[in-house]
Amino acid sequence: MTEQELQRRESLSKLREMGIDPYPAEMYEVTAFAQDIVTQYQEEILEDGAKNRLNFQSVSLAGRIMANREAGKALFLNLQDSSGRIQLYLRRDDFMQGEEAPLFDIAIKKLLDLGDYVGVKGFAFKTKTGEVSVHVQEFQFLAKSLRPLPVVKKDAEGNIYDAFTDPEQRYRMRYVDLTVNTGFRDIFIKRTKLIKTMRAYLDELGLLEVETPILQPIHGGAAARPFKTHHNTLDMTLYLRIANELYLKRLIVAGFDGVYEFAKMFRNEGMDRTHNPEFTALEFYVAYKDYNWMMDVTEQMLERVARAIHANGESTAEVGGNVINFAGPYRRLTMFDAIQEYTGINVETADESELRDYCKKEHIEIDNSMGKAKLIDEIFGEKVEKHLIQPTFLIDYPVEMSPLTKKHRSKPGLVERFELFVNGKEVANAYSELNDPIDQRERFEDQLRLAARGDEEAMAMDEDFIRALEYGMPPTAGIGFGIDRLAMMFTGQTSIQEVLFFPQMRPEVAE
RNA sequence: GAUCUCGUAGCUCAGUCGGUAGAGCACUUGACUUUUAAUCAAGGAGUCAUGGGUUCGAGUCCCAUCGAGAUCACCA
Repeated sequence: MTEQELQRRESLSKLREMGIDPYPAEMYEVTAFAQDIVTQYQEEILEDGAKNRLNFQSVSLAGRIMANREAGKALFLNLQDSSGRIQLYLRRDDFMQGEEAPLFDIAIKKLLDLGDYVGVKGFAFKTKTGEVSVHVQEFQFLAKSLRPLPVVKKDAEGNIYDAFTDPEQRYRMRYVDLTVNTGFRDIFIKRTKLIKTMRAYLDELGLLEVETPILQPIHGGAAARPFKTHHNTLDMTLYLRIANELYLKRLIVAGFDGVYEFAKMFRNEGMDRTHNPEFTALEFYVAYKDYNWMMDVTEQMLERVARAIHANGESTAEVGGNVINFAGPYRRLTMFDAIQEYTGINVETADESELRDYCKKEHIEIDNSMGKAKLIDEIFGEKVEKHLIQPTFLIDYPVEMSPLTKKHRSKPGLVERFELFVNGKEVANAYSELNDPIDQRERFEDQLRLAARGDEEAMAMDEDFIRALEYGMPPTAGIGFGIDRLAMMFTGQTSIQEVLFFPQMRPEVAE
């Protein structure tokens, strides 16, 4: 233990010796928040020069002590609660009556540490330097802090000193990060607002919020490697879901007109600043609709989210120097037109060898197993994706890449699918859902052939899902959003770790 | 997975050419009854990420390992 930790444990036992409980069980009544007092406190100067205080004359607040300035027999503390900070003013005279005398000199002045949770009662006033403060009349320990917090200081110009900046420590000890770097709380508040706004919108559309299994015997619905686990009683292998799509569609089969789920997904793949092993997706499916309808809905929903998140109701967000406008309508561009626009290649007429030559010329990595569809996907990823800054629907994909998507109503070889790109990154994936059970079985069989050739991410056959489709699924539009990536866009963050409270980390070396 | 950078006091960081470890804040003691990055005086605090190697001598040079960040690859 460090010197400071030992000192704090010493303070703790001294408090107990004085009969003060450092961790009282009783609830503490809070009647005011720091920020409200600071912004709403008012006083008037009377004719005789006296001050007439107009509000907050009897308040009770609670929080953490974040600064301590002793001034002789007075004491100035900064108290931080969920709303912000306020200065506390304590005078020994207020605590000197009779047997309470030691409380001030010993318990408060000596045994109070930065980071302690306390409750105070008193009245608001303005110090002679003009700071709204609380003159404390009653003081109580609520929870002793045994470890020193990083002390971040700010001067009058707003310059920050000794900020707690080490990303490793910030992510490992988010409780410390959010205590001393309170500005980061706003990211998470906005993240929640994003989800609540989407939920409200979907509820208005009349969709039903549902929950589907996280532990799945067959990992379907996406192309990704799963986490594998084992159920002891059933003695069977289960997978943490990589997607919930096939379950949500079973519910459309069941007769719900629309269902949605905010779902944690788990993918056993690399980690970087846009990938965490577990992440959140919103998926929703609506019967009797198609992907054109879904594009309209997406525009409306994202515009509403943008306006809800920004205090001024703006529909724009700034990410990495780009100002992105989420007000619809968004550009709708076919994948083939997009490639034509950014590379000059006519994918429709080009054959596989032409595409191969282009990739070699442009140093795009390919291998011999790739067919035309895969080559198109590679070219798109290398040459087009990064240009799609403003929200853009990329539509009509080759059928080979989309085993769960309905064939295009008029374009042979394509499917009715779109992905939404914002700031050069994919944030949503949607399609007119494949509801022809015979076609679906053939698509799964194609996937099995890919798996046999060594494609680790090919989908497995899901006989029960086929059975569900055989009973009949109405024409349906479905979509999945990457909530973490959306949260990044709406909060201007470039790392997924900044929008997750507890990003995955390698194990810490024991203290 | 590859490459590069980083890891020194609770926090933020210095540490020269290899010569037994420094600052500010925080902490301890004292002074000060309207201070506010409070101030003033004195003091304490370190397995220099871990393990090896070179050397008379390693925070510093070399190797390995662990952790983090960035870039790339992979992955919707």
